Amino acid sequence: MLRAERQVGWNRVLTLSPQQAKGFFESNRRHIMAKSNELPKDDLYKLRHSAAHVMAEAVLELYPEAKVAIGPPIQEGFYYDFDLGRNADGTARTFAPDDLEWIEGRMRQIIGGRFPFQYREVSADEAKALFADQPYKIELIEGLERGSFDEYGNPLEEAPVISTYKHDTFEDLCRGPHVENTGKIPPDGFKLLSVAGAYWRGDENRPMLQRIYGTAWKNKKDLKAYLDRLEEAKKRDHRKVGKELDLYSSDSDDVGGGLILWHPNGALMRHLAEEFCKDEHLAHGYVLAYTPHIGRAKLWETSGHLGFYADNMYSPIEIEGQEFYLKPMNCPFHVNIFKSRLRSYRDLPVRMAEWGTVYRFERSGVLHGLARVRGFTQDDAHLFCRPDQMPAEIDRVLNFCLHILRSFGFTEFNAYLSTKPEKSVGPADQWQAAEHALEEALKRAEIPYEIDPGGGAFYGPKIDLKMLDALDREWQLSTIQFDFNLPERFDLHYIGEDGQQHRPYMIHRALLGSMERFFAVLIEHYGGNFPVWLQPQQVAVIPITDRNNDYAYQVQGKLEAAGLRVEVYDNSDRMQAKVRDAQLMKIPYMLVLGDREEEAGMVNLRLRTGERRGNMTLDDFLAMALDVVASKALI
RNA sequence: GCCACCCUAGCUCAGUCGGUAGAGCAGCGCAUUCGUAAUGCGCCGGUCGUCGGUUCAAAUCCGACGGGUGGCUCCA
Repeated sequence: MLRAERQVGWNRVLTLSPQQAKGFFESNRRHIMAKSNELPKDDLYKLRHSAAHVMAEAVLELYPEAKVAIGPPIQEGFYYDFDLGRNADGTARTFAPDDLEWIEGRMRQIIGGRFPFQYREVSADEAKALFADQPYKIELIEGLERGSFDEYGNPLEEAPVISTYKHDTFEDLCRGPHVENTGKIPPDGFKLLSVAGAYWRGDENRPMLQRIYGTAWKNKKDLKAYLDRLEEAKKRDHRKVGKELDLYSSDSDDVGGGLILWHPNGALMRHLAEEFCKDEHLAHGYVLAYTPHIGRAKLWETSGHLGFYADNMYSPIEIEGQEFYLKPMNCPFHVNIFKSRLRSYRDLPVRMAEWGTVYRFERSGVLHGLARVRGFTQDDAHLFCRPDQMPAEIDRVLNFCLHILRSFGFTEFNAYLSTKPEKSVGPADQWQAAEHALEEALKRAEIPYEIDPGGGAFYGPKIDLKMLDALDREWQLSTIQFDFNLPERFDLHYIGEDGQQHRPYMIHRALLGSMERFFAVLIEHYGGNFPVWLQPQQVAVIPITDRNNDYAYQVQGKLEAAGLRVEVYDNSDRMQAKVRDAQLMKIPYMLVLGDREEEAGMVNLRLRTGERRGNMTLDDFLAMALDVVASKALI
């Protein structure tokens, strides 16, 4: 279903509609789920689906003229969409703030009625008569009738049976399954969470419906566990932690939405991360490039961006009568460098990397902290290689990617292999070779992956790696994308052994994706308790009284000389308060220094985990800390 | 962008029925020198997002605008 939607999308890509070309190198775009993760039709599924029906009944009592749309179970609950009709002034009616409470109460009454869910099959005509005053249902039935869609409007292989489920006064077009009766829904195991606008069939050109989200579990305990988990996730939210640890800010009023200010703490972390990555790139056969933030319109015409990516680009800047555009991607510049001289087959592969800052238009409603922004820096690189080098190059880049991710502690992610869409550019045999190389590389790296058939970009197949944030939302970080398009458009070539011109393969890749999004995921992954090597401040030296300050400075000097980042808490606060300050800033190591330590020439180590390691010599501490830093360990 | 909700001091928040602004933290000052998550006292700090309207009177009611949060994708 998703697949089919995407194919429709990609068909439009090939007509070069800008709207539909958004998948193009979308390392900063939150990706549509490519997983075919059909929810198992287990007890929870039935429970949630049934709760949705019960909710619809309650809503129809509150708003008898409401039209019902669809109400499926989802991963942790359910929702139902309603069209509540119009207000007197013609505006769309929406739920009132206390409606949810009333609906929830009414649902409990319905549950208490233990009404059986009754299944029946009907003909299309019967169904239409039954739902005569429900236009959305009629649309669904017509889809079913045509045999190509199910009750949610998704394409189907075969014409399905049209069925309904009825409980109490509410009968819904539905395939089921459901619990036997409403009494099976635990009255204290569900909760209505929020209302939201949602377009009918997800299409913004169609009416906006009112959606109520709810969550439902087998019992009160599971519900509470879920709600607690939501609370915990909020504490890890990178926007909250980013503020608490003074890592970054954005100021939509004065600076602009989706534009990030990296504060010194965050900037230091980013510097450390980039420094490490750049060194690794240089050690792994990459060359670096720096390219400008703007380029002439001509460049973006040649690259095709003005043709199919214009919707994500900002308005042109006019300079002496010529139009320049802020770059949404780095590739045309790198291609230009590749073209700047004649390349021999001996020069390949060329691996050109740049921490390139790009700007893309994102609709205001989708901006999200660091994870979805309008200006961001990709750890971008373009690989130019000979066809015979391609499989090894893919292997190499995938392994390098895993190495980088693991260096930051990421070992779990969802991998996707997206293959040739119906329409595409580039020769079929090259596609096949590229897909084969990508898949073999995944297999050799022993990464579990899912194939998204036809999910590739029109210009080439790709591997995407996606991480989860605190709320288990997927964010794409790494991407490795073939490009059969740009070498053609820019007429790239190298001189082969035979003295003839040959077209190189080109691969886009970003490993962390963008520094901004990577930090969003990094912050949530660690909840702010970063590995010591990345920690802006690694050691808090806490003298117990002013008498111990000089000793504290000595300790600081020695640790700093060894390369650790150390601060002495030499204010007049009590030691407890200093510990608390360091604790709140999630400083990994606290060295408490009182008269006892000073006399013995020791340090007393407390970890941010709360663990107290007691007295040790400064040398022992230093050796331990340096080892943790070098190994990129957590603490 | 669209729907809902929200916007009060640097931060987190309170503010009843419309009667003219509060707390904690942070900051600053003074005192305190303390053994593993908050020492005490004092001071400073607000055009209640902006603009307009209703009213004798607006943080509070209404409207527009700006900004934020969640949702609009999790469907099988």
